Amino acid sequence: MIEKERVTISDIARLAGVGKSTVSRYLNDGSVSPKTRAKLDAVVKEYDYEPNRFAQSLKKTTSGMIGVVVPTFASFSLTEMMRGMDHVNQDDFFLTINTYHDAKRQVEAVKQLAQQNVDGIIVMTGQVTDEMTAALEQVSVPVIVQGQPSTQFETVNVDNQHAGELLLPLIADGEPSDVLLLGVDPSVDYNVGQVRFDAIIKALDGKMKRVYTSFERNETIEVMRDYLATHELPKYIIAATDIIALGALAAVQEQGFNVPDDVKIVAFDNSPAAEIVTPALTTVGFDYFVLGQWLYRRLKDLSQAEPVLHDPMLAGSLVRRTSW
Amino acid sequence: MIEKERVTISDIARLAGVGKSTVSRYLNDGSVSPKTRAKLDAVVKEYDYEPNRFAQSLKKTTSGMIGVVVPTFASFSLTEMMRGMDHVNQDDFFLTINTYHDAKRQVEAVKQLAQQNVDGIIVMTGQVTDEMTAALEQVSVPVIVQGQPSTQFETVNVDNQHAGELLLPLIADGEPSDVLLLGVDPSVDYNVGQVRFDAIIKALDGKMKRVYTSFERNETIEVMRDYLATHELPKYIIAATDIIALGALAAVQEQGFNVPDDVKIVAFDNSPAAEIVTPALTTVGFDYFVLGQWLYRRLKDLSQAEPVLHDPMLAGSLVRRTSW
DNA sequence: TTGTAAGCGTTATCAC
DNA sequence: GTGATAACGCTTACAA
Repeated sequence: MIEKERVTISDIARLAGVGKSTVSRYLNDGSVSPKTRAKLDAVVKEYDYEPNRFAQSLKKTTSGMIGVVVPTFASFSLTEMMRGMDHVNQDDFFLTINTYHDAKRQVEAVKQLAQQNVDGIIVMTGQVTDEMTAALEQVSVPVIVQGQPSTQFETVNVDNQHAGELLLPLIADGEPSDVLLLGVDPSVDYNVGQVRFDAIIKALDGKMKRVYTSFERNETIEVMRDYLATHELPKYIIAATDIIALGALAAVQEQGFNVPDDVKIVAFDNSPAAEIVTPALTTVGFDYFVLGQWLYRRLKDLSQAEPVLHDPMLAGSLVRRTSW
Repeated sequence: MIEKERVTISDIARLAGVGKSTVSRYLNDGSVSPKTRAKLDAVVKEYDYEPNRFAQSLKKTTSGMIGVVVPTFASFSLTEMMRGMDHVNQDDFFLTINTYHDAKRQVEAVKQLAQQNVDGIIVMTGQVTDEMTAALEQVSVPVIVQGQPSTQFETVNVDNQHAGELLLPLIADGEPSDVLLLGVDPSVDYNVGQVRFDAIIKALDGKMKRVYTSFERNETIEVMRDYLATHELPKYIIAATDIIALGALAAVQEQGFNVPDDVKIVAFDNSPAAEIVTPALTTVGFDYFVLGQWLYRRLKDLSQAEPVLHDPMLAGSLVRRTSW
């Protein structure tokens, strides 16, 4: 860590024997004579000049930073979306805030990002509370919400409705009462807790069983233990996420049941975990890498151009393995 | 998204009928009379004033941002460390750059962060290349390296040497030739690829088998397939990470072998994946959440105070499950 | 093409 | 305790 005092645009100007604005032009538009350009090339290289971002941003009122609010880092869909965003990123920095699934921290995050003068905000969330809506309305830069439908804000989502329809053939022969829907409270995550099941609920005329748990595997194990202690083993378990399915799997296996012979399990997400358990999970996969690319591109679009017609939805597909 | 033109410190001053510097003092030190304070309280609240960070940073030459260079987001240790950092974070923002295990991007990331005027940089890496060293030397803010030993830079690490010693009792009775070390090339990650095995190699006098793979489960499956096609099944497999162990597990199971009866497997990290596979993995766990806290605290220390004596190391512990 | 000068929104100095 | 005034490093009219 070497102390090197910063060389400024004035220094460069003086050293090159030109004016500040010439240096500025040299760095930006580029309307300079070949002669001065050459001189500046040399000086800038020699002194390893880097413009001060704060000064630049103070003038330009744009920061080159995009705020990202995420509910957790420990999630396949999240890391894939971020990878997608990185993949198409031009030269923005991502200022990411992890809210740990906390609605209050989520609101705080938006306010903090706004104060940091980010050029746009991407919010990944299961829940857009009223406070959140209020906070997002205050923001003066483009905002995209991922994870929930919204009429107020731009959204980019996977098509959860369609994903649920993909499972219809699987339960075509079964009795509604054979089916257990294992998900989260819709008020916590409407897309995951409700929309993924909509088609199934409609097909079964609401006559299936339904249990709520959290996104955690361990908690789901508890929930399923309790359920199995007081109910018959269902023939089919449809879990809202792979992780939830993992909990159900562990719970039924510890009771000595066989999957898929005694009970079949299907889930959503197609995360790596689905492949490593025994039996491997049949699950509806989404290309979150592509979704991440959409997110970034959409945000950049909003920063510049005309409003777009409607919010894009990414279709998933059923990946058949051995759990169903 | 409502357009609200920013209200500046001058606006507040004018509206409150005081000078700019009084407002500034009000916002910072606080040496103002009760009367003006009350007036400013009101005005600031009414107009919802927020200071412009760019202007502040331009003056103060500090940004409130900490740069974090990570090799991937899709890793338990990484997400836990970030959680630890968040947990003790005072009010810094993390500007995180994912390098996707690419040494070149890693160097780029450091340079970019330096240009962003971050107040410090935390580098998580398996590999400190010469270019990386050069880049880090250019940086004028505190730097901490996590993941590799270093004599030049401050480090905060788990104690990989000690972690390897923890496995010595497991192989005390075995023949050296029964043991397969399954890891990564030390030049790719010295700590994970070499130091974790040091104690074992010494104890076995270098007479065990050793195979290199990558950090990927799928690639490890391939590597192990090839290995098993040309070698006898080892009695013991010691994998450098849980994910690598997962690959080995899948490869031996697809050959019909039983774990732990035919071959025992142990690994390092104690990630959630270790719990969900069958059989569950015996593995050396580290408290990466605590390590993350250390990282942040250490960086803040370096920003202010005296140099510290030596770089801290966090001990791991053996978590026994059924794979060994 | 070039340079001068006036800001951008803060903080810091220093008389009052 | 207060308020001009001068920076901080850059961009951008505007004149030359």
